[in-house]
Amino acid sequence: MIDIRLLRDNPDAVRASQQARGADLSLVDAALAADDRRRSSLAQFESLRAEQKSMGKQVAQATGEEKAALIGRSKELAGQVKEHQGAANVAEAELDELLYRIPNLVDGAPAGGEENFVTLKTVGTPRDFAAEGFTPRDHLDLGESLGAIDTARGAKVSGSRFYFLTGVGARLELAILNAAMDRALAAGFTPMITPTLVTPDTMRGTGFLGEHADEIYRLERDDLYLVGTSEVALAGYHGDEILDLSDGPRRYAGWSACYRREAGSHGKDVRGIIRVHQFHKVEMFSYCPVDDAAAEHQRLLAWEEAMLAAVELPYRVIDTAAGDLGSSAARKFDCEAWLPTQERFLELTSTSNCTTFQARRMNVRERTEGGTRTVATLNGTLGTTRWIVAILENHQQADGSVRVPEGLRPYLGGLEVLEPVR
RNA sequence: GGAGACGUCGCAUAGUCUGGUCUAGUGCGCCACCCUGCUAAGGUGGUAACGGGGCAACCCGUUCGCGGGUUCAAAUCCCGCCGUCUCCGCCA
Repeated sequence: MIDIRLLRDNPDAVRASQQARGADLSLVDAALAADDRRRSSLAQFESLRAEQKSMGKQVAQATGEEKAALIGRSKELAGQVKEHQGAANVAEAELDELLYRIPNLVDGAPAGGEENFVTLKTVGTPRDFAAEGFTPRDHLDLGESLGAIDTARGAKVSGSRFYFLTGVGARLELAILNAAMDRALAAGFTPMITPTLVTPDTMRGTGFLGEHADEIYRLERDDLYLVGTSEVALAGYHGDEILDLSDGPRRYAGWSACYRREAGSHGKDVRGIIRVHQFHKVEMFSYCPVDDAAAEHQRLLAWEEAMLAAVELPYRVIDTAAGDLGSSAARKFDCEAWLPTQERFLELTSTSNCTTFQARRMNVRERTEGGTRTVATLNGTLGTTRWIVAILENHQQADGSVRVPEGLRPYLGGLEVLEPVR
């Protein structure tokens, strides 16, 4: 949720942001009008209520006929109070509904849609397989011959876009996630294993029930949602709390299963485990003073890049365009690894600065000398199941084996090469 | 799944039976000042959040788990929900 005071004081900034995102401009004026209605109806209610309260005190002290007369007058007043209270509540609900639909203010992201991203840097060089004298195999091909990935049985058991990680595949995923957890711990993050089912309030508060509602699994019987990322639980973790951030940001590394319906992605990335309904992820999450948020964003990006370096992948960093940001994000950087068989980059990490947008909805504040203020929240990926795809493809060898990058060897019992089993 | 107890402004608790002076008391903690030649102890005052108004001092409103209801008036009475604890049942 954006700050209503910002909307009042500087509606043009909100308009400019809506413009950059290609979002609805009329929401701005609608919300301003609703705010006016809310304030005037609230003022009416409050003055009537003040009168009612003072009369209540007189009633309490009066006796006999005088009391009866006062009660008579109070009754009339009570009716009016109720009426205006109702009006104020309606006005407030209308404002909330409008504010909920306005996404976060864009901060520094390039204008335009998905294709208008800016490449900030490219790191490493993709291998030249032609020069090496063989044609690279894709991750599923490799995964099957290594006995690491079984999508056929995944589909048999659970349907399309499900898979089993088997043998060395399961070990490889654990290695990636454990390496991510260890690196986060070393950087001062608090490791967390989070709930993956959350209440509607939590899901709404984190901003995932807006335009992405179709992406989310819901358990109707229990009125719970399956999270698409531990960000949801971690953002809810300090909900309705006032934090002390004087010693710096609170950083959490969440480990969880993630569930995505992939409703709008029919026909996209159908082969292998690039785009699946369930995977695992280690996610960094930071509660941070708002003036430190941009710097914290850079720190999260740096931790992501260090993890990519540890698994020795060539990648680029992109600055996502405004129209491609989630509703909570003011700015987003993705790290995309090179995928040799598709000759394109594949998103492996994504870090968003949500400024105060998410924290305002979740009501997370910090104590400062001047009182309380809403904190900023940021998140970023440190490792996922999908990394297996890039690791297998980039480190494959002519004989069908896959070299284990040094950063993962300690997590695979020193294993240096994954050998085909068939 | 069943029964019971409980949920109060950082923490602990009073207040609920018997509705009104609750503008929510007290202790602890915290902050400021005073006193004390150091320390310990003591004294005085202050100390919830949110919203609206005001240059400001300040004023008004909301919030006693959440949502309804009764009433002129609800922390207090009634209903529903959520959570915690205890016991029972069931499952691992």
